[in-house]
Amino acid sequence: MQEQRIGSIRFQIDFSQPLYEQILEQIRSAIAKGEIGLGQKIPSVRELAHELRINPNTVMRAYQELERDGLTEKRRGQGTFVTSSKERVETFRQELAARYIDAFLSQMESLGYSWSDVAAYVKKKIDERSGERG
Amino acid sequence: MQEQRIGSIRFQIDFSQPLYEQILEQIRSAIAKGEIGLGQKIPSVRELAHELRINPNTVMRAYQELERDGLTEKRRGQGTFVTSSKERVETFRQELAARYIDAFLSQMESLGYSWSDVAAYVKKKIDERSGERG
DNA sequence: TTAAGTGTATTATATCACTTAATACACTTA
DNA sequence: TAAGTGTATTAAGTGATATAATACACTTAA
Repeated sequence: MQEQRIGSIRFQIDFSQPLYEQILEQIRSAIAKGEIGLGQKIPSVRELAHELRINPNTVMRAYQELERDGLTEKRRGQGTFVTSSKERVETFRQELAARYIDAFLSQMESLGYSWSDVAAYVKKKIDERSGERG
Repeated sequence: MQEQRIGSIRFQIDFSQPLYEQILEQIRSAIAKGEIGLGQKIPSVRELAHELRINPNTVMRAYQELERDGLTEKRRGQGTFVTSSKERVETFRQELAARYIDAFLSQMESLGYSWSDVAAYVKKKIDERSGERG
């Protein structure tokens, strides 16, 4: 499927992963990047389900996970909003980043790469990407 | 489940991932690290299934993937052996490492980390791990 | 008061990936 | 010939994912 904007959030849905995980990750990303401001409203369960043409229960599952992570708060009858706590977002961002790095280093370790090799390789790849976009 | 050795390969199986993927990754790791030498025999489908107490079909699936990656070769009636091509193993190792790094950088990008932040963060984490084991 | 829009819960159904099970066949080696 | 290889087939069960159809409690604005 192609990219789609609902509110200020970009969605790119395919079949490589569970739908609820993709929704979760993409909203989470928008919050972490500040593309949705603190305290701002995100689409309602029904609206997002309608726009993405998927079942409301599937959206619900993603929204429950966001709330469990402390990234959103619900207000009955009003909707779902990004947390107002800048600290909470920043903490979550760092925790997730730490998990990503640990998993990555474990993968490289499983291939027998030394730490100096990993450091050099990452630096090289980052330089390649820097050429593309700042 | 706890660690288990079959032949020269360490297996650590749990329920967090499909069984065939875990077998695939762990044999692949042993090959990449050189813990199983080039041309060396790996356990037969039936033997490994028996030792791990899982179905032979599940082991088969992992073995077919190893062969598709060019890491192993089968000899009818004899068994399955690690490829004799050092170059093939090294190429695969680099390709997989590249995939790991690209996926990792995409994850960090989705959290809004700048490349300089990523480089610094990885270096810090590597230093922490270096303290543990060279 | 009413209607529309919120999040939430429930029950049922369908599909698919994964795994097991039981066999059978072709080949190699001792 | 017997035992050990990889391989293929058919059948069945389980769990995660997703859909469908409702219903309820709450909030807001008309």
